[in-house]
Amino acid sequence: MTEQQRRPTLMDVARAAGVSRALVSIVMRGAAGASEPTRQKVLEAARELGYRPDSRARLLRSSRTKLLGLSFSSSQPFHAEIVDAAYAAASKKGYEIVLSAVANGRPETRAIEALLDFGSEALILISPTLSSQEMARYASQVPVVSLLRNDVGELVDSVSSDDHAGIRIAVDHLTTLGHRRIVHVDGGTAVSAAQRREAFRTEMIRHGLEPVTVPGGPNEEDGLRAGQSLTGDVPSAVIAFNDRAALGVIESLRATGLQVPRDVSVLGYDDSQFARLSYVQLSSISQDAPLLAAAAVDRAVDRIEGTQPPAHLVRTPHLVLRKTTGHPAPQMQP
Amino acid sequence: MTEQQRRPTLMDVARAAGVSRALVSIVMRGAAGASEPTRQKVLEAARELGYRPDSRARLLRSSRTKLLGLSFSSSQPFHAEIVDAAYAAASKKGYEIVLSAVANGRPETRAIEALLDFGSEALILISPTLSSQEMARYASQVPVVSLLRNDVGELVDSVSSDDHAGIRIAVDHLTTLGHRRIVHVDGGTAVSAAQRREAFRTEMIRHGLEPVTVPGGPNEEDGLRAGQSLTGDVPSAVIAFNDRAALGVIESLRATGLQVPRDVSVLGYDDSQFARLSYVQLSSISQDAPLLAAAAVDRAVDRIEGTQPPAHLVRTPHLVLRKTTGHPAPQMQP
DNA sequence: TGGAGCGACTAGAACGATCTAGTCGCAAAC
DNA sequence: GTTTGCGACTAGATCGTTCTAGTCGCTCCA
Repeated sequence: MTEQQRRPTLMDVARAAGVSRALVSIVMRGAAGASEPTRQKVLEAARELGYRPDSRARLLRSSRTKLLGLSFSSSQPFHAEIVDAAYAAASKKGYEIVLSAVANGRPETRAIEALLDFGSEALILISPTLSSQEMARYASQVPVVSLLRNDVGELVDSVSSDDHAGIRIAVDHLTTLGHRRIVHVDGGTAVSAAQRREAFRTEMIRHGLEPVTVPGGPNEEDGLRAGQSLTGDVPSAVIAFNDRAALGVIESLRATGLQVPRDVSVLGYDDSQFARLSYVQLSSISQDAPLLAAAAVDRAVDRIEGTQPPAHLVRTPHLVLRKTTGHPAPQMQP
Repeated sequence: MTEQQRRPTLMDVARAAGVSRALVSIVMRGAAGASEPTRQKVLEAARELGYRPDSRARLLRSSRTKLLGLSFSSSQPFHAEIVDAAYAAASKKGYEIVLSAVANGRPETRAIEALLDFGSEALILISPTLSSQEMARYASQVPVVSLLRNDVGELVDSVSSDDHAGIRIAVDHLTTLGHRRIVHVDGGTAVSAAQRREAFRTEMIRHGLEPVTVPGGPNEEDGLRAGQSLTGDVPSAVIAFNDRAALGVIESLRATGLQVPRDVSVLGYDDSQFARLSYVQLSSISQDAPLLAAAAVDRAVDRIEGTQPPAHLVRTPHLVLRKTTGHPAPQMQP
């Protein structure tokens, strides 16, 4: 086993190239102050030795780490999409992302402390569940950006999606198709559920329609149960809290012999991978993960590099039309 | 903005407690060599100042980092389950996990180098796509454990699931129920697909049955297509490459008016979150993510702390019985 | 009485980088 | 011919820890 070969340091490269450590440092981080010939010579020596700068030492010395800490929940597919996009956005800005998952038996505070220990210059927290006070405490150390949640107090940035606008788009879409009897299967106690429920009420009333809401939740089981509760008085369209609940609703309709969208239109929320499945083809309200991620990264970097105060950014979602919404079935009027 | 308050260091705590830096260091890492009264005094001072050790400095100085690097793919829900379990397993062993995602436009090598830069003492790679040579190169620097893939050469550890055994369990289960006409919807070019295909052939022949395989793939669309190709000659049971493909197969059967499991039994593979959904209730072969994760972490730690050579660990999967498999429908024999 | 042994504590050198404050030539300016 | 300025390069301090090699005071035992 040749495992114990110490990795080369600046000193080794310097010796090999016949210059000082400081000069190698200058070359390695592309700073000014080295002639082109020596620069090449140093680079060559570094390549030959397989030198890679030790980030710990580098970070220890320079106050800058160019690291953005990102906490996400390992059980949320939608978070994964954001992580994906955040990497791209960060590297475009010259930053690295360091991840920490909120998992079973690993609370959010633990994830955050790990990020701080690595020297993150800012934190991006996806759907944080901390109280505003706790977040403020972290915000006194580094800029904190809350993603997908905006009631986070004055000291924390937030990038979120306009729930009211999303529901408005949903209601407008369905009424334009001719639907009048629209039901909202809500998200129960989930984050954003209250906002969407309230928005639904407002928008339905605006259209002169009766806002009927049935209790639901954030996943398939909840949607299934909610759908079953509708069987006595089936509406012509359903707006679900999210895509997973929508799938449950569709399943329950199917079980009673109803077809989507022929008999009932169903609209999801999130435009997640589930919605895109070819056999589902769920029409959905998209929050656009890549856009949200990029916005959060931009905010974080701006806060790090600038002196601006925290801001609350709200993005407007949009409709992704697939195959679960259509004109209502012709039907007797009471 | 009170943002620029330097975080307290060992020195600050030492001054506050009236002792030397070294002693504070001893207390903070719980080492021997401090009396109980001073230990309390130091701890108190640290708590008061809100001291948190700077991991970069700590890691720089001590050769040990107690860090395990874990690379995963952000688009694979099954990987998320492993990440979850790995955190638990690592902290039980006194190690921390540092994550790096393989994402769109972020190749595996990039993810790995990030892990090394953070000072990972070992790498755990989930379903790595690197060549054996490339992995060997990394293995010369730190122990590398490949998870879910075992053809990785002599220098790399692997922890994988016994595909042959999994398929054997599947075939045995179905034949025991009385099925004779069993079809395998394979995984196409996906990792492990060839092994499972071959195992299916062997096992069916062992039972004196004809091994019929139809081309599939790793997700719903593939299953759907494969299912549609069966309509001329519907088997009594299907073993899908994985759960997502199984979902597609079920969908295609439904579309032709067939019921699961009354008319056709369908068995998935992975026992993923999809399989567990209440409206799916898919019987499946479980690879047991928590167990695999724990095994990988254990291997990594053993390699770091011991002098053992790399090993290839294989775990036997097991059947998780739900509601998509049952006795075959009574049927005319030709 | 004079070590030996031990527990509690400390000074100062690492670790591997960056940063500050230079030195050293050399050409242009006066 | 001295001064000035500038580009190229370097020595040494520094970041916040851990580690090594002590010192100091005390007890125990021959």
